Amino acid sequence: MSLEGLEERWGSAWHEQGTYSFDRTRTRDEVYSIDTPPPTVSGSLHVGHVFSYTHTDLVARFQRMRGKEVFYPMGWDDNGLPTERRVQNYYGVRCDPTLPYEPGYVPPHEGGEGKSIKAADQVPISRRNFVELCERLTVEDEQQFEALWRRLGLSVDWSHHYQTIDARSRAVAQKAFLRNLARGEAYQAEAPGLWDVTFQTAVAQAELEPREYPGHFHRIAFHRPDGEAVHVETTRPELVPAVVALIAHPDDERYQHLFGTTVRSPLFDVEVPVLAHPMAEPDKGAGIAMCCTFGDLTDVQWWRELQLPTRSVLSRDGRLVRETPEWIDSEAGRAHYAEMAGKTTFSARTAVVEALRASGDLDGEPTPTQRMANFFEKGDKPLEIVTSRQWYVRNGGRSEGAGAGLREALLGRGQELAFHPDFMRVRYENWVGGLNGDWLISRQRFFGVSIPLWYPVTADGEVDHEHPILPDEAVLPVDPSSDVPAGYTADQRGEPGGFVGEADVMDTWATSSLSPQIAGGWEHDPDLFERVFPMDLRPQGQDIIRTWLFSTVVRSHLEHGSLPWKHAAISGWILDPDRKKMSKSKGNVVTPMGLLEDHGSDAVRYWAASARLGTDAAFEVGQMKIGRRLAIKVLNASKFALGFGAAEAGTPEPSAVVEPLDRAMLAGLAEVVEKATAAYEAYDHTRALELTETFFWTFCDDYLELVKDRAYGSGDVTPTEATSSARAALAMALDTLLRLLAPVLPFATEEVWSWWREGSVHRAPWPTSDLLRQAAAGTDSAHLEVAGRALATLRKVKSEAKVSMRTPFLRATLAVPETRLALAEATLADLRSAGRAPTLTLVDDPGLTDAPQMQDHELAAPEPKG
RNA sequence: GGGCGAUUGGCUCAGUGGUAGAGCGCCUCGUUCACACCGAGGAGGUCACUGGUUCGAACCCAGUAUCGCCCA
Repeated sequence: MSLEGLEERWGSAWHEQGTYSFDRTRTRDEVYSIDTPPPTVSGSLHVGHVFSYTHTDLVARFQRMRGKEVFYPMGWDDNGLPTERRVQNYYGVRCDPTLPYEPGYVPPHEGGEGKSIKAADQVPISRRNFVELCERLTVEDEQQFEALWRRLGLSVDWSHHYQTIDARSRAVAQKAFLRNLARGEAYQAEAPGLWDVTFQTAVAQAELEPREYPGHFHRIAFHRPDGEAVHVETTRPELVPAVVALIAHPDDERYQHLFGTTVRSPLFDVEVPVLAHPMAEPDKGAGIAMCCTFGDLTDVQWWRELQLPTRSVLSRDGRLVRETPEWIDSEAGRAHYAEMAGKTTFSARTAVVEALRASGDLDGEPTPTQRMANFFEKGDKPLEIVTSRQWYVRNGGRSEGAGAGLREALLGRGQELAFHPDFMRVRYENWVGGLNGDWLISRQRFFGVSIPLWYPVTADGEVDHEHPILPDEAVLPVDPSSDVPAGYTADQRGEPGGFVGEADVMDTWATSSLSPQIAGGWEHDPDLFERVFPMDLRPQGQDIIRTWLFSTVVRSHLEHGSLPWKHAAISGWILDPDRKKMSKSKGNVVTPMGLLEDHGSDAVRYWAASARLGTDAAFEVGQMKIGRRLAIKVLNASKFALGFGAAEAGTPEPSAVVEPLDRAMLAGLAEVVEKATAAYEAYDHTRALELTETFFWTFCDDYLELVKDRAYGSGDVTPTEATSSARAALAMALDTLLRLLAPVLPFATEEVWSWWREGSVHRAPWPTSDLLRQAAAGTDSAHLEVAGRALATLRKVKSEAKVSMRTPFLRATLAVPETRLALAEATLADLRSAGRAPTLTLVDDPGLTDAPQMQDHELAAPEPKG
């Protein structure tokens, strides 16, 4: 028997027969709904996908067999920066929103990947053309993912799928935003925020990544009115023109006499106060810090808490503003600023350091240091902080207005949610507890969901941001850059008395945080929505608890006043053999389709199923080989068992099982069924698999060997009661084992099921222990274990004698522990035939505690080799 | 700096108070009888460390070390 071709055969059979299609006539209590993670289609496929999506499929298949109607849709996350970058490289274009749309546009390249097309060589195209190319490319990416998922055997209903950029998703995201706005949960603010100068976009707290960044400490002199120097150490001397205060720790002895006085900045000669604040770190640098607009997030905190002035010198392109700021009023100061105006921070730093050196305000030479800087997770330059008008959604990070009590409420939702494993809840709690601002959702990108509003332009041509023009929910989705708000005409765009569209799009999380609403048909298909929402399960990786999980909880809490789901199943990382997280940059990524082809889908699923939720797992080909062996064993053992005529007996009749060994085996299986069911219900698929697998190997190695002669019977005469017993027990056991293994090995179990059963094993009911217990009739499952050990002892004798297992014993006396003798005696006939020991006798030995021992034996002469 | 998780045979991992387990790998042997993508047998561990609780600790408690991650 072979596993070859099972994936193709059953994959298409399930597709044609609609095995996994969702019956939407079922009511909420009959449904198990899953908020499947929409993969980022432009990202690469990797084994981590296969790993975690298998975990979800195990749950889906178990619940389906338990009788639930499983709502298991798939989405694609195509919205956002990764797609934009891929389109730029693939087609050799970049977006310039000022250009007009060009119908029938043909991009300069097709299929180019990465380095071949430099940024400077990318052709600028209109936003609409750019978005069209994004859509074209993601279709291709989706096909690759779908092919992988089908090959892996995910029991997804492919008729329910969505893209986070499709019209329905856009409408949902915009509608949810407008509802947030109406309730005061969304607001715009002119505020300092993190800004990526490379991508020219604002970045939210959740997208930050602190990294080490090399720099230099510069020891710089400020001057007291009497001329005394006060030295600070800074890694960002180019921000000296933006200084608003010097700040030291309130308990710092060295600076007590300075608090409340002022100093003047070097070069620019601006007067600033010396203030005390506990965030100043006495043992860092000189212990007194230069607070600027804004060098880092601490500056922002000082600015807010100490009500400092705003003196911004950085513009959004990462250069110093070209006009000399008005707070620099000395002639020399203005001349110094002119030297750095318009330069990048890097060049401006060089200029300032030169000037400081010349003026004597640089004490010593800059010393190298490593500092922690905030980066956009996808960027490679430290983030700057710039002040701009952006939209926010309340998430408990600030407590005023509609944010009052929100943090506590969201922490409460975390308590309400069943995390698997439970300890993952602390990730959520740490994050919610540590938020220090609301959720910034504005992004200055192109391929995203538009923020759905316009602003009036006053008669004198000023944009009035305070009174946005909102669309009616019925017309969503809208694109404010091309659609015209009600009551206006297209030619009023940008004109006095007219309107302008909001140019920004929403953060991708602002859409994907609504995946339960999008997949469930919120407000679009209310009949479906009430059957699936709130959902049962959110499966996802531990790395996006702070982003995806949290933001989904926020949106559901605000819109529905409930959790979006009852359970969150958190998968761990895949580690390479050196215990490092697998990543593309390390070159240790294996293509998942190749894995499935090399080892078979059941084998790869087995590997994934062997890892518990929340636990990092090693990428281990060995584990896949074990899975493959198990799948093949299922085929072969089934063929063997069915070959005795087990299938011809029709529905197995529990009363036909009369032999102690058969009853004992079924008693053991009943226990496995009960424990495995409980394990699956507790989201512990690993335990369920381990129990089932262990039993299955005992079934093959011991039970099948012990029972095979009896099951064969004596040819064509009517089977004896003992033979019927064996056949009935085999049929019951096989039927049960196939169903227990079906979630992990969907292909091999379905293949065997098709040999002798109607329909799909994946729609068969999950086994219960009732009939098994009835057949076991209270028999002790230890009969099988005792007989197995006795058989092992007979095998050991042959193994040590280096003879074939088929070599008969001329005589044999086996000593078994006294307490086990009765159990063993009951299976003596089976032992005699399996051990080829027709005259085997059993004696008790009070000295033995565990393993039986051969007391006396004689083996037949080995057959001559020929 | 705070927190979470991990530490068990060469490897990957089970095992939440009662005489250390599995699979892989290794060694020995066998096999046209369901399975060579095989079967049988065997060797191999003072459960990271130090204390404590207990009749009894891999397991509970306190602390230490190392690794990974989250937050600051």
